[in-house]
Amino acid sequence: MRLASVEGLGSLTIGRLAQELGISKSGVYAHFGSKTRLHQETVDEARRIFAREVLEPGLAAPEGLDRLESLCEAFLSYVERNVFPGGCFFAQLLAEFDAPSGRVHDEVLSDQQGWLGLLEQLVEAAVRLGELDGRVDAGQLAFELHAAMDMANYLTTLHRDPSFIERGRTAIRTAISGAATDPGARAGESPDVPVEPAEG
Amino acid sequence: MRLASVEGLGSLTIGRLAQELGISKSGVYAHFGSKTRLHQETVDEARRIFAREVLEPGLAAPEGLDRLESLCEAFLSYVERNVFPGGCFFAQLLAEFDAPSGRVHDEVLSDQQGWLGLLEQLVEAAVRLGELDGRVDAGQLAFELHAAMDMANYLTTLHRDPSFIERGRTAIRTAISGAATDPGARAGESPDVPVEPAEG
DNA sequence: CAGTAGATAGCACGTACGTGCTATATCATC
DNA sequence: GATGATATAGCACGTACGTGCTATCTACTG
Repeated sequence: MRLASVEGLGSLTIGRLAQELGISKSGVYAHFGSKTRLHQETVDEARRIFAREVLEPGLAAPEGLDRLESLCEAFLSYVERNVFPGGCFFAQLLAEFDAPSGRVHDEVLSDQQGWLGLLEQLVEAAVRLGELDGRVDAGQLAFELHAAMDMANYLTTLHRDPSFIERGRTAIRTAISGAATDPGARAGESPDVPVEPAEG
Repeated sequence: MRLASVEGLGSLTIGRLAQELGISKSGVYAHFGSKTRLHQETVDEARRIFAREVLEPGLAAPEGLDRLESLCEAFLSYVERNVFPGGCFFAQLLAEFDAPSGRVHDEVLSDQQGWLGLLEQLVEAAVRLGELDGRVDAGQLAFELHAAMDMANYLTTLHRDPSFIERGRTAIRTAISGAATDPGARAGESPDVPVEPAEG
């Protein structure tokens, strides 16, 4: 997973893994039986880790705006804590398998839809609870939150500069507070205009 | 470029290209002399096309908010028009070469910084002209615009559904109008809460 | 028609890969 | 200490790749 998150599943070959581990190709091969299964099990394990590190803690918060913010923060924290050294494992996979072919592509695509759908659901729940304005387009807000998180992951891993995580946090706050009912009702919210404490 | 934008530079091999063209490997090889040069010239040509299709028309607008919006729209249009069949060529490259090694990585990284820096400059110009609130953090707004455009490109090419371009447009409008001075001064702006005309 | 530059083919070589096979270690359990 | 499972090594095969070489074919120029 570490190798794949940095260099992509394409670089996760039997030979490369053997070399990395200092054993023979046969030694690796015997454990998986095929390259496909190596990839499959790697992705499955990464999914388990994502569930443990992001979904579980993120969805533990009470329903509504809390849960939405909690999930976003859980994702950013997961990137910030370098759970995978190459940033979000699935962002890497998605970019690598965006061409429409193969089983990995299909799975990753449905994961992506699931993630975006989850965000949308949480937005809708917050709307139902009256914490977000009823006029908000849930799909649109989910898009914007996803964009902020993805770009934070992207730039952080690309430039090895965790300060982009903070950009993501700010963008999420701005997007949510722009859609909140009665701005200012919740304490500690940022104003409409994104003003940073201080640059750098 | 078409092949690389869809499947990545890694799939753009001498042999694959020869097969795609229906000629021998030697036939392709003689034109470039090495795989490295094939890649180099492919990226260079893509850069020229990006300049012609995005930068040139985008920066033609008068300085200030007009130019900022024009550049964002030029990018979305470039994705929408399928200038490259695999979406934005450089988004693909960036994802593929995010691991820190090699010449392509370095070039692509500096392209990325240039793009983000350009957006930031345009925001600052709009601030100077009084069209955006002086309290906006230019880097932050550039981040959010970039995020919206990138996600639009991403989801559009992944799901082959151009409706995500419209999500991007809306996100850009929201971000900019949230940072504008005297909201409503410019005609045709959307309100603070993102309300879509109708879903789907 | 002769000459020449450019494009392409064919062939050979070394490398890395996935995969199947057999042989040998290592180690827990009886 | 014998048994058996597990892990690993070694070897062979076919495929795809980049690269260098020579030969041929095409098309333009004189």
